[in-house]
Amino acid sequence: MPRQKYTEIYRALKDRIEAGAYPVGQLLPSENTLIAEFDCSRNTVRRAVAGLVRDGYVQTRQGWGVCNIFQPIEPSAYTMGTIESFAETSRRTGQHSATRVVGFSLCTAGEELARRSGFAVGTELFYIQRIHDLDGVPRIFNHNYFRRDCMPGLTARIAAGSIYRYLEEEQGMSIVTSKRTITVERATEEDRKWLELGEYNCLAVLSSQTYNSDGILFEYTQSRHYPGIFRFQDNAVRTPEGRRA
Amino acid sequence: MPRQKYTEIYRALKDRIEAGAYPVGQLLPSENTLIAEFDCSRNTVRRAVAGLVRDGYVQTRQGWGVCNIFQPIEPSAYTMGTIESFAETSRRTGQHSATRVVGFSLCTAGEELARRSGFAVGTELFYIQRIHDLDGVPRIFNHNYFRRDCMPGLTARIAAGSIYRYLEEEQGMSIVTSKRTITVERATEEDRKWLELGEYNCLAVLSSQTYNSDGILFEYTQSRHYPGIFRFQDNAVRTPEGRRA
DNA sequence: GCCGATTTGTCCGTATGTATC
DNA sequence: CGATACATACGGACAAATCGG
Repeated sequence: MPRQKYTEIYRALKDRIEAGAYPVGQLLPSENTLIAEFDCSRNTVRRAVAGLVRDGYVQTRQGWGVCNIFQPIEPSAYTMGTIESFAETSRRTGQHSATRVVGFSLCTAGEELARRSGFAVGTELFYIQRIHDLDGVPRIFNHNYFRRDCMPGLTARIAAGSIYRYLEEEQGMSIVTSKRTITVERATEEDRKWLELGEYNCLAVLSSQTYNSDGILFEYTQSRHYPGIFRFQDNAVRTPEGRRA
Repeated sequence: MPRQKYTEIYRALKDRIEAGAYPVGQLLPSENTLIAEFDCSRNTVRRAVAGLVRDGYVQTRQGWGVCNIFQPIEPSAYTMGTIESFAETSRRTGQHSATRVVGFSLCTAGEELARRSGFAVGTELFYIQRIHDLDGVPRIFNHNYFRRDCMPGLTARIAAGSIYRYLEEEQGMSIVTSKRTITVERATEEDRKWLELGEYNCLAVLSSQTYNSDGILFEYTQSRHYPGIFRFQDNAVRTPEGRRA
């Protein structure tokens, strides 16, 4: 429950935008107006607005103002674009979800896994395979690799629930950064064994490397999704640095 | 050629990180050290570092420092994650690229297109279909819809080149925000007609809505990619606001 | 075309809070 | 406990872009 001022202003403005308080294409109140309303400094208002720009709610232009570009989007089966666990996502979308552990073992990173995952060769890892069911149908085939020395007391029982909740609440580990790559791959025999792919012969594959707050890579995951439910949303902004926000 | 101080510091630090000046997992110089080195204020250093966090180069932790988490990635056939034109991308990856216009017409947004694209029903649009070849092989099937009133004098000849270059250099229009969605779809008859899909029966589909600096939606694009060359990279960070950076 | 008011962009300096070691 | 580190917030100054008269 953050109580920073800039977060409060961010949420207040976001709520207003989503509620339709500002017509699309119209300007929001100027910085000076917001400063007066929220009784804060200019930097604080600017920080809140920067968050709205990053998330695709508004656009700013020097000498002009802050413009609303929010358009409600159709609800999607499986939206991403944030670090969100499977359970959190399914709860948000209102679908019934379940997780089954179908593989739980220890392994050591070899050449090929090291290149893909970023772990050093020889790193001891938990290798967990899980199936996620959405409304009773197997939809995601998950391959998790966790550094063994970061996961004291991990068991298959824990893996059947939310590993992230276990890490954050019980281990006090905070997850910070997650580098992700999306590709599309041909379905393997193993994919067909666990997932109901229907006529599709490929899957949406989301690979991610996750770093904990000590800055060490502690997880590599490959999530293989049934294409029909996969949807990834993103927002790109031009910045002086030349990368997106 | 931006000459802002924070951009210079951002680039200097990024270059050092990519050159391996700081071992992975190690701390960068503290803010105070950087303030002394670059002879600037604290805010300016922090702004530069915030950019590095956003782009997945470093992580920060209160009371500890700024930690390098950069690991060089294998070069990919087609990397994304930034607003980059097809021509820019292929130049960066060193592949020979070509663009062919296979459809150029005017149309009016109907119900279905309006829902997908975000244009109001009845908006007059240019509808352009283009094929992108990579090293001589047709790989991307592009459907562009542009608001007619934003594109004075657009012709098929211009469309054969870079439409973005035309807009930015000749029309003085600056593109700011682009909302994107990635899905995987079954290949249609039309896809098979234009692309060499081989054994794949689906495509990676990147749909995007682009806003100009006036805050009006002026483009909707659907890019249908041969799966083998599609790759989308992303970086997610936990922020107090609860969304990614 | 110029001028001035408004608005956002950049940069500086300072103070205080909080986490880490 | 103190020193160091990053996080938040305040305030002010000037530049650059926009728009109306």
